Order: sequence, then structure tokens, then C-alpha cells
Amino acid sequence: MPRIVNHEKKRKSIAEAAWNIIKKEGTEKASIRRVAIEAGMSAGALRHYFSTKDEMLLFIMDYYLEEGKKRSQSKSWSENPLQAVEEVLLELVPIDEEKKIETSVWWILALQSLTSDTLKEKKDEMTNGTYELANSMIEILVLKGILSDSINVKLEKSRLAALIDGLSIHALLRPDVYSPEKVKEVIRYHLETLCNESQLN
Amino acid sequence: MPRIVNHEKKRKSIAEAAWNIIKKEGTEKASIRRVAIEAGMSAGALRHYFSTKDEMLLFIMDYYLEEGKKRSQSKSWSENPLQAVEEVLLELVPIDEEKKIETSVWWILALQSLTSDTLKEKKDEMTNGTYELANSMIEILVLKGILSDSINVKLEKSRLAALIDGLSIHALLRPDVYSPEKVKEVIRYHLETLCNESQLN
DNA sequence: CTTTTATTAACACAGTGTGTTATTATAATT
DNA sequence: AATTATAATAACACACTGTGTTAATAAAAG
Repeated sequence: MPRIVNHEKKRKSIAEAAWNIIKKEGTEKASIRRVAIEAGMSAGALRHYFSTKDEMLLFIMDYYLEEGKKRSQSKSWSENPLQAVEEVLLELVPIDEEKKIETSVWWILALQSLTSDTLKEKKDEMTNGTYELANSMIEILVLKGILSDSINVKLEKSRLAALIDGLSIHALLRPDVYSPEKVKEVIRYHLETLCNESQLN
Repeated sequence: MPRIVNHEKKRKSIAEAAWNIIKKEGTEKASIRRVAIEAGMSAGALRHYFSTKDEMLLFIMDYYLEEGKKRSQSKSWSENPLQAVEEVLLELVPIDEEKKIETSVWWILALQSLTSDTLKEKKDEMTNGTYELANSMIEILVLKGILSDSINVKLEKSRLAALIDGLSIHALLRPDVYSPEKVKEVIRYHLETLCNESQLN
């Protein structure tokens, strides 16, 4: 009976409009009204697709995380497991302009999740990503027998996750000190210290 | 000629009022009007001491950083340099409720500094803290001859700073996974890996 | 007692997120 | 083809926000 429009498609187009604003002017400029205008609709119309702002922001993050996943899946990783791990970890760190924006939005949302009720529910889901990926990476290295025997696997997982997110935030806030090259260097250095000397080329 | 009031004292009392709100309800609830009421004055009066909200927030951070410094200066550090370094680093990480609040406000402000013009100027000053402290700690360990010969001092500084801030943010966002004990464990573990085996007790 | 000026209060303004209500448009039913 | 049900949209109202401006108050100095 009703006129039918592709709900999900419209949400995506809204997300893209919002992203354009965020890219240029930051998260807090992406108000519902501004995004609505950018997306070519009224604020009330937008509210029909996202009943709350946090909902919109969450969708945006999910959407762009998906995009990122697709990107990394289509990527071909190195044969050398150590190098492959390094490449995966580099995906988590803002080494180019696009990832910089994604990362800053990400951290802002993550910190907002401490006080916003809407975001609170998704907090763990949001913040778990790096931790799980770090775990996987360590496990891969363990399976491949590359890791030095003296390491504590459990602690290495926690350490790697923290290091990556620390680098992520430093690269964001102090790009002069933590340049993409520097970040890469630190990650490589860290991985090297985990390994048997004999495994290094 | 004019009535005289202690400007700085009033700013501090405002800062404390704001801090009370932030502690209970988060940064974004600390609006000028709310803080003014909490401090027992009108919004216009508050504006006389802080002409902008960012200015107020910056003062609050400075104020509480000073308090933190005083606290750590009055503290007595261990004789064992490795242990002393560990204790200093633990000061940077949200292992108790008070530091949790300080840290979350800190990160929120730091990330806002990416888009807010007022905060932008203070960005480096704000974000440099951990980096410089990490540098000092590594240098102390170098001077004491505790560090293993195989390490790259420069990279270790960057790595430590990133690790500490990463732990800081993880302890904030995932206190279930990164409990105070876990954080301590990771820091200790990291320091141990930097050292000569012979130096460890 | 008057003058001077720091301090305070009271608004106005544009912007925000969030709701509610009315209107439009369209697919299905009669 | 006319009617109807309802998704989609628009247009408000509301209580906030930060930021200004402008007038009133209070107290120290002449």
C-alpha cells in the first residue's frame, strides 16, 4: 500500500553525506540538520531513517568498517607471515588521510560511549576490534613457530593491542612525531623483538 | 576603584564545580549554565572568568594536571630504578576511579583538539606529556645501564609512549579486560623485555 | 558623596537533538 | 477508477547549547 523506497540504500546515502561533512569539518559539525541538507532532504525525513543521532553515527561507523573490511579482504597479503602480520596491523593505524578521518571519528565515538547511553551498549563491540585482531596475529605467529620461546603469549596479546591503539592515537594527535614511517618502524621493531633472532632476514 | 575579587581563586572554584559535574555525568553535561549553577553564580558571571567553554575546560585540565604533579612529587619513589620507572608510568594510567575520570576527560579534550580551533593551539602541549615522560624513563634506564644492549633507544621511546597511552585508553574503554592488575602486568612485562636478563631479580 | 570600573545579571541569537503532528505520495484493495 | 492504508516527508514546538551584548550592581578611590 505504501510507497516503497530502499531503506538501506537511503541510509547509506545519508551516511555518505554525513561522511563528507565529517571529512571536511569534523564530527560535531555533522548535525542532523546539516546532514539532511547535504543529503538533499529535510531533517524530519532523515529522522525517519535514523531516529537518533548516535544511531546515525553508529551506522556510519559500521558502514565504513565494512568498507574497510572489504578493502582488506581484496588485498593480497605477503607470503612471509611476519610481513603479513605487519601489513594487517598497519591497516589499523591512520597512515593515510582517509584512515585518519576514520580513526578520529572512531576514537571520538569510542570515548563518547563512556557517557552516552545509546553508545554504551555497543561499546564492547566497538572497542574489541583491535584486541581481537592483535590476538589473532600473535596466534598466527605462534602457530608458525616464529615467536621466541621466552615470550608470554597472553601478555603479548594485550601488549600488542595496546601498542597498536597507542600508535593509532599518537599518529592522529602528533603526526609530526608519529609519521607513517615512524609508526611502521615501531610496529616492525616490535614484531622483531618478539621473534627468534634466527627467523629474521 | 572597582570591587576586587581573587580572580584565580574563583576560577579554581569554578573548575571544581565543573569537575563535580564531569565526574558524575560526563564532559558534555558540563555546560556553562550547569557549571554556573553548580558554582553558585549566573552564566554571565562565569563568562566573566572564562570567556569561552574551551578556555574553561583547558583551565580545568591544567588545574588537575598541576594537582597530579603535586601528588606525584610528594610521592616517594623506589630506590630500584626499574621499579621507580614502573611506578612513574603507572601514574599515567587510569588505575583508580579518580584517574579514570581525569584520563577520560583528557582524551576527550585531546581528540576535540583535532577540530576545535581553541584547543588546536594547545594540542601539542597537551599531547606531549606521555611522550616526554616515556623519553625520560628510557633515558634513566639507559643511564643506569639497565637496558639490554640490543635495543634501539629512539624506537623504544616511541614504543613506550604509544604503549602507555594505548594501555591508558584500553583501561578506560575495557576495564573488564584491562584491569589495573593486567595493566601493571603488561607494563612490568614490557620493562622486563627491555632489560638485560642479568638485571632482573 | 561622587566617580570609576570590576563584577554580575538578564537578555537575544543562532544552533543543537529530540519529539509530535500534519501532509503528501504511492501501492494495494475494492 | 476510486478508495484506502500507510510509508515517506515536512513543518513545527521544546528545551537545551555556546556565544555575544547590554544594562544593572557593588565597592574602592577621589
